[in-house]
Amino acid sequence: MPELPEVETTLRGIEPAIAGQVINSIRVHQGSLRWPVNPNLAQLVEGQTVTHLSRRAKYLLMQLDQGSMLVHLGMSGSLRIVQPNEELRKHDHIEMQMSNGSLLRFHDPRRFGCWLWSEGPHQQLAHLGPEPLSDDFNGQRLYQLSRRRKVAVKPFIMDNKIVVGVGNIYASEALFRSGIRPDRASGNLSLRRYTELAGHIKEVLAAAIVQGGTTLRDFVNGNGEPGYFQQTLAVYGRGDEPCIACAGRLKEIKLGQRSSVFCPRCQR
DNA sequence: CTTTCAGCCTGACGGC
DNA sequence: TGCCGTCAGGCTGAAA
Repeated sequence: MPELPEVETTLRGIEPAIAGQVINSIRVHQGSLRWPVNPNLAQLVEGQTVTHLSRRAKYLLMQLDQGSMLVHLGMSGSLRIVQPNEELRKHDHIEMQMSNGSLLRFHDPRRFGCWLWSEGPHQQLAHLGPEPLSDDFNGQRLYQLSRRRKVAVKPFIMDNKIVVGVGNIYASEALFRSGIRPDRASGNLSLRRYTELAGHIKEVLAAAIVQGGTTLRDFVNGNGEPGYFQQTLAVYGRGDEPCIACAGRLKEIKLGQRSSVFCPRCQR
């Protein structure tokens, strides 16, 4: 499942083949994604140059001469540069042929992703909180925005208005590293603890981005899902297993419809 | 305003 | 072996 580090890795991976190139053609095989793909996408963007690629939250933004395309990988999406003769796989929904011969394919079995075109700003980006790795995101912000709120701390840090790009995996891991129970009321945590938490969120995301290169290589080699996190995850997906710190049994609960694993002894 | 929750979708997995 | 039910998960928009 693509989290922010995978999106960042994807961006770095496809950028050399895409940036500065003219879009020769776009073919949409399945336009029924999270939001319908614009039926006129091809005629709207063909002939335009991709001037710049960037990331905002878990969105990938391709800047063109007259607008931009916003891509989200959802739960199961991927973007990769393929050989021109490579066979179309099931769930390859969109392909984009560039003037340098590069072929980009968007693959997404669950179709939670999107590929949107807009001449102006994208609605999806309008009300997003700061990037987790920027200085605008810190313990101070978490502390101030949480006062008098009773939502649990885990859904709080996964709220895109508070900070973007913190998915279930990294929220769980950062809370473990910070020794904070995921079901603690966000409004009761001290500035000191939020400073700790913000630091750990940055830490786990930055570490995953560094390892993202491994993810991409594995992916290109056709090995499927990345292996890096299974070795580094302390709590995510480990309900009922022993805590790596105290050997106590990890507990799994639901918070905001998402499974949340934590150590009742290490996290308070 | 805050909070909760259904729904989108397919593949993986467990039980029988 | 295969069928069926359940689950996973980001994000939005509606309901409470």
